[in-house]
Amino acid sequence: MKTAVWWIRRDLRLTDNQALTEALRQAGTVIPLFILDPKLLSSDYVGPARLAFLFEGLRALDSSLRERGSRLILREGDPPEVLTTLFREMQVEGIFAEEDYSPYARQRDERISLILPLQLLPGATIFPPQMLHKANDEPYTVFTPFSRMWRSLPFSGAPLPSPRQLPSVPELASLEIPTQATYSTGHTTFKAGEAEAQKRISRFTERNIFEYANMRNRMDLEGTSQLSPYLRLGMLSARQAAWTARQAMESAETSTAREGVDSWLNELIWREFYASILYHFPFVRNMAFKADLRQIPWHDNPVALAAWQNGLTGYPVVDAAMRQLRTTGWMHNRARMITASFLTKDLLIDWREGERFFMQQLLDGDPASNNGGWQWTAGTGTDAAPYFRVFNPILQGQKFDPKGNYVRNWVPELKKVPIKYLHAPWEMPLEMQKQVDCLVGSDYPAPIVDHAMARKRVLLAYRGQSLD
DNA sequence: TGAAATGTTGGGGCG
DNA sequence: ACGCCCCAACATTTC
Repeated sequence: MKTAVWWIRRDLRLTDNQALTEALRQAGTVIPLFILDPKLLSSDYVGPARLAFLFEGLRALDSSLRERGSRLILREGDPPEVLTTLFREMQVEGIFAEEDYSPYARQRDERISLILPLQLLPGATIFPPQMLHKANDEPYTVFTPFSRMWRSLPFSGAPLPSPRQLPSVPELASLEIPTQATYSTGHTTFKAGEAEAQKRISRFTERNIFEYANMRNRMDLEGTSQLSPYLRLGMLSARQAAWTARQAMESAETSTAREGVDSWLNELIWREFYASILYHFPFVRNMAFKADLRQIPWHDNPVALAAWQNGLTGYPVVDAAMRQLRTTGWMHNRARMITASFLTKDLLIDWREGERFFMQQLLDGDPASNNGGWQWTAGTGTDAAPYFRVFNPILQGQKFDPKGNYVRNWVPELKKVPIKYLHAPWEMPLEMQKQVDCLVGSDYPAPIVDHAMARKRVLLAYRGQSLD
């Protein structure tokens, strides 16, 4: 094959890229192409933060390509049309791309396969979702057996190295990579690109991975890898992540260390589990997986929804988390569960509202994982938390932000509130509220809902009853 | 990857 | 010394 296209979608990396490798193996000239798809860019499930992260990632990728003698071609339009045009412009014989398992991508790729030679390669997950099924050929719907099967499969091996040289790209029109007002505010900055991803995974596996089992739930510490944005756009391959975990496992000396590595690997498996769920049950995008939980009487409450989105619910942990999300494009996993529980169970607002908002805000917003997480918390999902599992935002704060550093960092109004009252500031005596410059109701909101009442209300609602 | 309600146990205070 | 009560601490059940 003389000329091929490496169609980049969510694999913005040169390291361990099976699509790129295959293109290089089969063709002498490889054109790295990214298509700005207006349908995706203007989707209700995309926001400026992730777009900025994508554009920054494309810039990083372009400069890596240029260092190796290649360059990125950027075009805009409906992918089949863009590709057809390119095929008219020059003699292209094949398209190589990493398979994307989301419903929109599958439909798009099927259409293209009918008219153009598109070859899809694995990489978005370690094991393609078609590969993992029960003995009776049905897909798994429970995590534990899925993970057992996943772990029993032979691992495909070490990540592929990044190519040192790439063939030059012929004269072709290309758009400028858009610039976009970014999400960054100087707090946590997620620098886009695979170099940063590599840096982060090395740093994480030096130490924190071995303490991950204990640290991962602490919102006030940097105990997690914070690699999700990089996995989302493929600036890091899932295979390299799992491979690194495996290497770390070999060097782990204590059982605590091994547990740490293992629980991190488990999170990667959750990611693959939800990819598989969305692949086999695409209807979960629109409705509850569990048929008996499709009739919950959700409240239409724009005021409460806005308070939740803006971090003004009066529950410090919830507000800290939502502000972290809006400021950095990322939220701690424990905080995701707490805020999701609060929206669905305390406010009785449809999980789909939260799902959409998270997709708009998160750098790592992924249709499969995000949907899986929301349905898990709402109790409507495949292997979900039972409906009666309602998080108490005060207790969660006390357990997972015991010193209050997380709350104080994101909710400065509460800076001077002593830890005893930090997670329930409305219980402060008025004298103290004055002393610490935090009048509940003016400096910081009073709780928009009473948790004890809300808990009773949601239990009844899920059982098809009503409080009144 | 919950939390509240309810049940059980056992030490200590007290008459 | 003994029984009774209280209640913290822990365990179990329930949602």
